[in-house]
Amino acid sequence: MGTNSQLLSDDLCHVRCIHQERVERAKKTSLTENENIKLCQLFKAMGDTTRLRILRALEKEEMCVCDLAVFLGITESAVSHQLRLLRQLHLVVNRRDGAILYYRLDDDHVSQLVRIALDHIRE
Amino acid sequence: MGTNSQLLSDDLCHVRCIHQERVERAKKTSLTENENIKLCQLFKAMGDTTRLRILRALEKEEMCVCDLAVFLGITESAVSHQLRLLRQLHLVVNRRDGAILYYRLDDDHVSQLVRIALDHIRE
DNA sequence: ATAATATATGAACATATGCTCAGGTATTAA
DNA sequence: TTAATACCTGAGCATATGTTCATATATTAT
Repeated sequence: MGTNSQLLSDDLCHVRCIHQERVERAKKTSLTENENIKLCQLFKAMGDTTRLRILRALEKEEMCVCDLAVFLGITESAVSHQLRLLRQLHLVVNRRDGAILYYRLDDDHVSQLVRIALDHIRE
Repeated sequence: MGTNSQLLSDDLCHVRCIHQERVERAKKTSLTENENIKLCQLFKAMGDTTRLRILRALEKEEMCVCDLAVFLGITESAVSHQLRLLRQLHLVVNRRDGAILYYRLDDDHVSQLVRIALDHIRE
C-alpha cells in the first residue's frame, strides 16, 4: 500500500492520476467556459495566413476590400468572408465613404499581440 | 475618362483596384513569408480550446501528461499529441523525473499573450 | 528478465476551415 | 430607371485538424 494519489482515483474508468491536487487547482483557477471560447476565437482568428496578413496591412493604413483582394491575391469574396469574421471578433471596423468601405483595426490589441508573438519567434 | 487608379489596372484578369499605392505599401511593409508562417503557427496553436487550457494550467504549476488528461477529460494520447505540437513551437518544455515528464511553459510570452487577449475580450 | 507504469506515435475518422463560384444587396452615376 | 461599382452571402468542395484506438518506446519495480 502506497500513498500515491493514483490509488485514490476511480479505477472503474481506467483513469490514472498522479497528482490529484494539481488537477483540482487547475480546475479552480481555470477560466470560465465563455472566456475560454472567446480567447480561442481571438487566437484562432489570428492563426491564419490570410487574416494575419490582413491585420498586418491594416496596422499601417485603412484599406478597402478590393485593395486587400489584390494585395492577398485572392477573390474579394474570400476577403469579405474573412473581414466578417474579424468584424464579429471586434478586430477590425469599417467606415463608409460612398460605395467604398474602408477597414481599419478596431484597437491596438492586435498590434500588441503581434509584437509579443514576434518577440517569441525571434528569440 | 477618370483618374481612378482602377483604370490603370489590368482588365484582362478582371481585377479591380482602387488604391494601387496602398497595395504597394502593404507589400513593402509586410513580413517575410517565413515570419508570417511562424506567427500563424503560434496563434493557431493558442487558438484551440484544449491547447489553451493546457497552457493556462501550466501557467500556474508544472503538470504531467496524465494530470492534464484528467483535467481536460480526454485521453493521454490526445494530450501527448498536443504537447508535441506545443513543444515544437517552444511554448512548453518538460523535465524528466524518473518515468514522469513534467511539463511547464517555456517562457512568459504565453502569459503576456493571454493577458492582452483577455483585455481585448473583456473591454 | 518480466511486468507495470508513463509517455509517444501512426492510422483512421469525423468535423472544421478557407477558398471559389454564383448570385444578392447597397450605393452611385448616367 | 438603368447600369455599373463595391461589397456581402450561401452552397459546395478540397484540405486541415483533433480525437480515439492500437501499438511502440522508455523507465521503474519485482
